Amino acid sequence: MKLSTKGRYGLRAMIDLAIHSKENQVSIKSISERQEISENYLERIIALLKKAGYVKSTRGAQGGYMLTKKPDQISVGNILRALEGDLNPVDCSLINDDKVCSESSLCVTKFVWKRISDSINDVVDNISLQDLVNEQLEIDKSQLSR
Amino acid sequence: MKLSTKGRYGLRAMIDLAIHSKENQVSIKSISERQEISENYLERIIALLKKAGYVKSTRGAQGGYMLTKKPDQISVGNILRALEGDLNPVDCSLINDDKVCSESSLCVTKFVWKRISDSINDVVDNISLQDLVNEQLEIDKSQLSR
DNA sequence: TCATATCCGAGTCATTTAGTAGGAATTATG
DNA sequence: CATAATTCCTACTAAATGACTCGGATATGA
Repeated sequence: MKLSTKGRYGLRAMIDLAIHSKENQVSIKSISERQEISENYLERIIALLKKAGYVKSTRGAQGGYMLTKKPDQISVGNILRALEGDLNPVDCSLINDDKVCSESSLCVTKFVWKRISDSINDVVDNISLQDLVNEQLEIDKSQLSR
Repeated sequence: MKLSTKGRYGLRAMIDLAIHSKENQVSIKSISERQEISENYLERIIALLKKAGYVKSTRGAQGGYMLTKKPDQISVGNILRALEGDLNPVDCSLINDDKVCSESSLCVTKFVWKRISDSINDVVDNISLQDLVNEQLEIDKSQLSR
C-alpha cells in the first residue's frame, strides 16, 4: 500500500516546474540538481507526465520542459494517476460497477475497497499543484526569517 | 498503491470466522474451502492475525480458530494494519510529526501524504467486521430469494 | 494410538521497482 | 557551420517484494 518513487519524485518535479517554468524552459538537469534525483531516472518520470499531457518539451540547446496548464488547473490526483496508474487499493474491474459479484464474499469486501478508493481520490483531486506551490513559498519565506 | 493478497484474503478470512466461529472452532481447512484460498498460505495469514491478537487458536483434533473479540469490536483498519503494516502511502518517519523537514520540497509533499493517510485510516477505522457480516448476510438473503 | 489440527522455518519462482547506460535526434548560439 | 546542450528512446540489471509451497514438529480429542 505504498506509492512508488515515481509518484513521489514526480510530484516534487511538478512543484519544481510550477515554480521555475513560468517563463523559461526548465531542463532535466536543473530539476535534478535542485531535487537531488538522478537525471536518467527523472527523464523517465517526466516522459510519463508529458505523455499524460501535463508537461510539454522543447528539444535542443536551451530547451527543456514547461507545464501545459496553470498549476491551479492540475490536481495532485492528475499527477499521481499519470505516474502510478489508478489509485484503487485493489485491481478489480467491478470496483466502479454496482453489479453484485458472483462470489458473494468477494462482494462484501468490494464495498470496503470502493470506499477507500473514493476517499483517496477525493483527497488528491482536491489539492492542486498551485496549493502546494503556495505552501512551498510560505515555508521558504519562514525559513528565511530565521 | 495496492493492497497485497494478505490484506484481501485476510479480511475475507475474518468475515468467515465472524460468521462461523460463534460456538465452534473453525479450522484452516474449512475456511480454505469456503474462501478458495490455499491452506498453506491462509495459515500464514491467520498467524499474523493471531499475533496481532484478533484471533485465538486451539491445537489438536477438533481445534481451530476463533475471534478474540466480538466483530463489532474489530475494525477493518485493525485487520488491514495487522496484515499490511501501516496504511501510509509513503514510509516517512515524519508523517505523523509536525516538525518541518530539513529539505523543504520534501516537506510540502508530506502534507499530501498525511492527508491521504488520514483519509484511508478514517475509512477503515469506521467499518467494523460486524458491518461486513451484516452486509454479507443481507446479500446471501437476497440471493436466496431469486 | 491415531487422525486431526496448529505451528514454524526454509525455500522457490515470478514480478515489480528503481534505477543505469549509451547513443540518436534536435536546436540555439558563437 | 560546428558545437554544446538538450530531449528522446531502447535495452539492460540488481535488488526487493509478493505469493506462494514444503516438510516436519507439536499438541490433543476420541
